[in-house]
Amino acid sequence: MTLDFDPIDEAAANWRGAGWVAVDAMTAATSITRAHQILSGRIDTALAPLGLNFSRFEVLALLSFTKEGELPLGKVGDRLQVHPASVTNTVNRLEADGLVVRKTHPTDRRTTLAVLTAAGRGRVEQAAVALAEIEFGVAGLTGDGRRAVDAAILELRVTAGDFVSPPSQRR
Amino acid sequence: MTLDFDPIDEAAANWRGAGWVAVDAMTAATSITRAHQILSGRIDTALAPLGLNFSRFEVLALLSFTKEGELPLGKVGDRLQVHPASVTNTVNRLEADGLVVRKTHPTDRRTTLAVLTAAGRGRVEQAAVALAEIEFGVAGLTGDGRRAVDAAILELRVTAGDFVSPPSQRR
DNA sequence: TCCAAATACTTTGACGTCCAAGTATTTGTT
DNA sequence: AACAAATACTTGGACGTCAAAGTATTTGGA
Repeated sequence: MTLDFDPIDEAAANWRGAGWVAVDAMTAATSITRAHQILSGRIDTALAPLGLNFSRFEVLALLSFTKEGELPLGKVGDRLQVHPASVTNTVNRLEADGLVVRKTHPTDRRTTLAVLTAAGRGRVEQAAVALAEIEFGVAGLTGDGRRAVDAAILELRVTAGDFVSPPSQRR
Repeated sequence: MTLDFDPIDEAAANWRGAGWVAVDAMTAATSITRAHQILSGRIDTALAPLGLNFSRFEVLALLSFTKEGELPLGKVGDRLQVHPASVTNTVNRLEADGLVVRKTHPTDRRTTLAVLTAAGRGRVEQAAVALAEIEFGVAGLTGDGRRAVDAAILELRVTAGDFVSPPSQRR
């Protein structure tokens, strides 16, 4: 399973050999893809004992930061930047597990609120601890590396139109 | 859809406010997750007119770099670091589209070779051009940013056991 | 030689994501 | 007041991924 060479390096050499262009872009894209694969695996493994995955955890965490522990499903999707159908699916699962409850918005009946239950609040605390223990899967990245990744990807997110105004300074 | 604040910055502030630790790890993990989402979307959009997605493209590209245009499915999985079942699935699709053909290994009948067809070779060239045009989705990342991402993620991949010996120097 | 273990791939099933279409409700105009 | 358009969420379908179990074949001893 473990190779004795860097597969991305190898790929870059092959691409150059074939005369293909944009090799540096290719390696960056491949690196990010592989990084996501690694993180996703580590994080899901850490959360599995709690019956969560990263998506479900993100929803719980987001709710836990609100005053009332509740948020319209649409807002959840906006903040987490996932498709409405995914929010529906994730909340279905959380609701089935008793970590969240759906409630109709008091003044806009189109809107559904996801409300954190007591069980959900407890679970998200446990999960936060579990994730901190594995450093969110980025063990292996130094502080410099993490900052470099954040800064570089910030450029990418801005060009993708994630948000408009310049972000506040990160220390 | 576009927010007027950086959702990752916002999340970091919330996490600190809740007294949760490993906030820098969380932001790095979230950045990588979001970056993957952006790249994946851009790349799949660029490849869709060619009937490909990134996985299928990667298989074709890998085959095109070999002398004979063929490789055992297991090797494909090792190089691209994907699950055997995913290789089966991807090759099924490529075969259905006539871009690849399965052939039994001449000396080991357990092994199946994926063989690039002439159509497959043509298609992968088109795809390489299409991807170069959109810079593999990393438009927005400067050269420095790309190098920073590569270098940082290299650390991560090493700790994940992707490969053992130190990689050759990237210039 | 024989046979258990390893290897290579496929199949099945559980999830997850997105898109497109459908339903319900509210908004904005005329 | 009436109604088209916008908004909010859900549903159904197409794909993709991984894990675990199943089938076929080869390997490596005893």
